[in-house]
Amino acid sequence: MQRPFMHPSVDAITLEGILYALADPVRLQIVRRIRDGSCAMNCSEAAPEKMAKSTQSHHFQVLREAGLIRSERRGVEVINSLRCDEIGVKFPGLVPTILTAAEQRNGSHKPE
Amino acid sequence: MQRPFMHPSVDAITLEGILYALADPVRLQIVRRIRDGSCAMNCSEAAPEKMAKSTQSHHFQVLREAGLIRSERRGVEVINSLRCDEIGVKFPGLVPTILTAAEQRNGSHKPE
DNA sequence: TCAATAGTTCAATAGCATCGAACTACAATG
DNA sequence: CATTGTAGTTCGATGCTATTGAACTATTGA
Repeated sequence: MQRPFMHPSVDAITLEGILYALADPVRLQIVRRIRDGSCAMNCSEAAPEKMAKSTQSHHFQVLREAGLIRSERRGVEVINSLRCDEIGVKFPGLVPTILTAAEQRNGSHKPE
Repeated sequence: MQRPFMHPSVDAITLEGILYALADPVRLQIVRRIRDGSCAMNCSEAAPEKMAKSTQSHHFQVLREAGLIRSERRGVEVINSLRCDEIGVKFPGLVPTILTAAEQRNGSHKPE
């Protein structure tokens, strides 16, 4: 059916939703990758490789519905960008603090 | 069997564990209550009333294993206190930022 | 010792996550 | 315009986790 993407308004974004979305290691990694990328990123780029596409799609849906990312169709692909600024209005420092903490964990995620 | 409580060392505390634990509204509320209480708090005090005791027990176990709370038997009850300071060493500002954001959400306690 | 209180453990069920398969939508080429 | 390829979505099934009531342990007080 390919319905258009639903993005919550800033008002509709909840702390529970954000924490729930970022509590999953895969989704946290996706957000980190989008943040680290120089520009908006398509789904396959941002998600782990070995994962089923349907699972990817599900994770992006959760991130979208939590208000963490904005997804837009750009031709054949979907590009995703963070909504950090918008979230920052409602929850100051929340996402940056979490992402900074994520860096602490693995030392900035150096591949080897 | 009533085995002794297991608390992870600060090193063993992970961001995923913290986010996972706090992603649940019930557990977030428990942590907020303990934080807001003047002193350490027993389980029944900190948890929602209508909840089954087994579920309470489970939630406290998750919080404990995430490293968010410290539980100690004090007579017939178990008192719980936050490990904010210890967590702050590894993840500076993380828990305070989340709890502050939780206040934003409902205006601390205004229903409408 | 008996009853009450505070939590824990266990087994069963209910709800969510993951996956493969089939599908849609767009782009590029013949 | 049909064909092929690419990027995601949707769906149905299965497998893991959350919640619960019931039975249990441990401590306190009468």
